[in-house]
Order: sequence, then structure tokens, then C-alpha cells
Amino acid sequence: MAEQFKALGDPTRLNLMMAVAASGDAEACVCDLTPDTGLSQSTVSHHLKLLVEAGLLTRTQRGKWAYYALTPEAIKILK
Amino acid sequence: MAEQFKALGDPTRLNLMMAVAASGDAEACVCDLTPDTGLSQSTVSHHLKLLVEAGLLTRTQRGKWAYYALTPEAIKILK
DNA sequence: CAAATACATCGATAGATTTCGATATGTCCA
DNA sequence: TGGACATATCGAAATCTATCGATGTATTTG
Repeated sequence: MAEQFKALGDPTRLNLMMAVAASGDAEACVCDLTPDTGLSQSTVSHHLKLLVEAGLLTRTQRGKWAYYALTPEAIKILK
Repeated sequence: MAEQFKALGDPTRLNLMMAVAASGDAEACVCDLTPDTGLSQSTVSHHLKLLVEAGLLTRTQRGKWAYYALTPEAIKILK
């Protein structure tokens, strides 16, 4: 539980979560998410990984793209 | 908002929050909270300060003791 | 007033986190 | 197959965090 709060405790990651939540179909690929952060692609990828590990995002690969979506757990916490 | 999640994202601090919530009258002094953590008094004091700064605990001095209690905000997040 | 108690602050240090650029992996298309 | 694109991983540097012991500040008590 602390791990989830910790994951949400970084402004960049919280913004990523909000961006995913605000996306159409509530999922987004790295290429959509990266520009807004002002960070490098590798850094965004790293943060997304942490969010997945914390059980707050799911990752689905479709073709070239990796789509991230909120988990029920994340929705519960952020609501 | 990230600041609050960040504050809750440390196991020690999350345990402190739970301990306060579980205390009689939902408030506790440092002397009550310190033993369970296995940490030094100065470290616990430091963590409590962060929680207050994050708006998750209030601090009330009564005589020698400082009593900490959950804020409405904290109750909302932890519920 | 002096000692004791409860807590906060300070300075230092070890370890964790964020970030990047470079590179690796995987997928699609010509 | 080869190149282009999307993403992940790696290694390193800078910054942040948790922790401690020592000390400072109030407050109560003798």
C-alpha cells in the first residue's frame, strides 16, 4: 500500500496517471504521454514501469505501441 | 496532491498514520508512537513533521506532549 | 532554581531516486 | 531483408531522503 502511494507521490507520475485517465478509452501510449512531461522518452518509460509494478497501470502491447491503462485499484485511490 | 501521496509513500510514515488512527481519541504523542517504529525519537519527530507539512496530521501541544491527529484530508485518502 | 522529561532541530552520512544519453529489443513496412 | 519507428534497458551523474547522535528548547516537577 505504501508502494502505491509512493508511486503516486512523484509529480511526474501523478501527471502521467491523470493523462492516462483523461485519454480516450482511458488508455494511452508512451508517444502520447511523453511530450507533455518535457522529459526524455526513456525517463517516461521508466516511470510507467514503476506505476505498473505498483499495480496502478496495466500495459498492453498492440503492434509497435504499448498502451497503458488505469487499474481498478488506481481508480479507487484517485477517485 | 503528489506531496500527500509522497508523504504516505514511506512505510514508516504510513505506519505512523495508522497508529494515530488507531489511538484512543485518534490522537497520539511522540512517546506513544516511537517505540513501535524501532527508530530514534528524532527520526520519528522528523517524519511527523513531514506529515503535518503535507496536511495529513495536525499537531497540538499540551503541556510537555505534542499530540498528533489525522486531518479530514487524511481520513478521506485513507478510507 | 535545578533536574528531568518530551520533543524539535542540526550536521553528517549512507542509500535511494530522478534523469539523461546511448544502446538494445521488438514491430511494421517497402 | 533492411530501415524506420516505438519502447525498454543500461550505466552514470546529480539530487534527494532516511537515519542517527548530539544538542537545543520548552515544560513540568522537586
